[in-house]
Amino acid sequence: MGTTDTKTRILDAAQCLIQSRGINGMSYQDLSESVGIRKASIHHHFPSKLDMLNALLQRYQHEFADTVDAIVQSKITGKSKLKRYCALFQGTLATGEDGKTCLCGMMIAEIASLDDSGVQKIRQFVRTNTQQIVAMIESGMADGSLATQKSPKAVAELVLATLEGGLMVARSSGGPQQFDSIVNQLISLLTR
Amino acid sequence: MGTTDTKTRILDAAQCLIQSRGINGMSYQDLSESVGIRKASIHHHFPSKLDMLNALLQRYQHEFADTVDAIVQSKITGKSKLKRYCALFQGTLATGEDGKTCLCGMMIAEIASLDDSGVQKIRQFVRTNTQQIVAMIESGMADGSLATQKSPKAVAELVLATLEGGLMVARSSGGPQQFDSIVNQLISLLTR
DNA sequence: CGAAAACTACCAATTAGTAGGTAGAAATGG
DNA sequence: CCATTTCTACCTACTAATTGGTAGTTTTCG
Repeated sequence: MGTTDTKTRILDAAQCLIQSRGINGMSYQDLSESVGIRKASIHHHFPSKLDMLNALLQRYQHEFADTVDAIVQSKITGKSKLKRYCALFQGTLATGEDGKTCLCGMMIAEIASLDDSGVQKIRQFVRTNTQQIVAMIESGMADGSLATQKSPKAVAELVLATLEGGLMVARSSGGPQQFDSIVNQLISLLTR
Repeated sequence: MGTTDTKTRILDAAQCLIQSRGINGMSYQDLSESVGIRKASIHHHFPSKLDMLNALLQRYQHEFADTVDAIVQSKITGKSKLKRYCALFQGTLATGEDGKTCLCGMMIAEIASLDDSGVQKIRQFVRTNTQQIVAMIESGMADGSLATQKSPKAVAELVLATLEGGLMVARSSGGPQQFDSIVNQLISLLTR
């Protein structure tokens, strides 16, 4: 039927709640109410909260990496790739009533609440994204759409930091509009 | 002399705990153990947790603004001011065993756990910092140490976002070294 | 049937917060 | 000057609610 897999619905609800309230701001009780099944049933699918967080991180990480890979592989200028990449983050902020953050950005803030396996997944996310941004920058350097930089890796780290931080700052004050302004400024600095 | 005010010691402990674990990762019990007085005594100084968070935000905001003002007023190039400003954030990350974040950055992540008064203080922090960065940039444009930009405000927002995000990203993976690299790249982009 | 998925009904631990008491310093007032 | 009161800072001991998690039972469905 129209019913999505319960496990998926739980992860969806968890992701939404965490993106706006944080790991420790979301409880199994919240999930229960949000999904519409009892708390114990959530435990049936994800025995412990750490299990759930890890499953969530895994899903997010893979989905995100695939989406970005499609951008990296596409036949457009490096600058356009970078713009589309930034648009992914813009989408996150725009979605939902209150401003939401990158799941991984939020989890980094509360990284002390994760287990080793979770921390590793966060590191993997950062590593993968950095490499993918490097690929976009190199592509842009090759086609002339981005200004040549000595260290693409340092630029990539800067881009990721700016996007993660931009989500945070924008959600506290200026909203999507401010985030757009930050992104435009970033792209502009990398263009000349 | 040797004894610091208890209220101050509580705020110090709270700030340290929040910077590494987050608002919801710190309890009055944690504070009790950290400060060395009973939990009820913490309530004597700060009746509710929200009271404490607001007091903490107020203190942090004023201290930080004063420190930055001293930098803005100093007789050095705009670029040097910006470097010193970034160094404030670098100091935060280096302090403490585990990587700590900007108090406000952490609180933005968990902004849903604050009351209206707290949210306003966060907004004030962002606004003040942005204005102060604008002042540094304009100073740098005037003395030629920074490249002229159309919109100093947009650049300032980018700088703040990069620093806040840089703290997050660096604490998950590369540590102070990675943060330094990001800062250098940022300054470099604003120089040419 | 039989397994997966849901349920009811718990539990122990922790949470923020309260009630009420004590020791000592500071203010008050005859 | 001394006795009383008041205030501050802390304490022990509690509460009500919520937390993550478990045990065992029923429902659903291929």
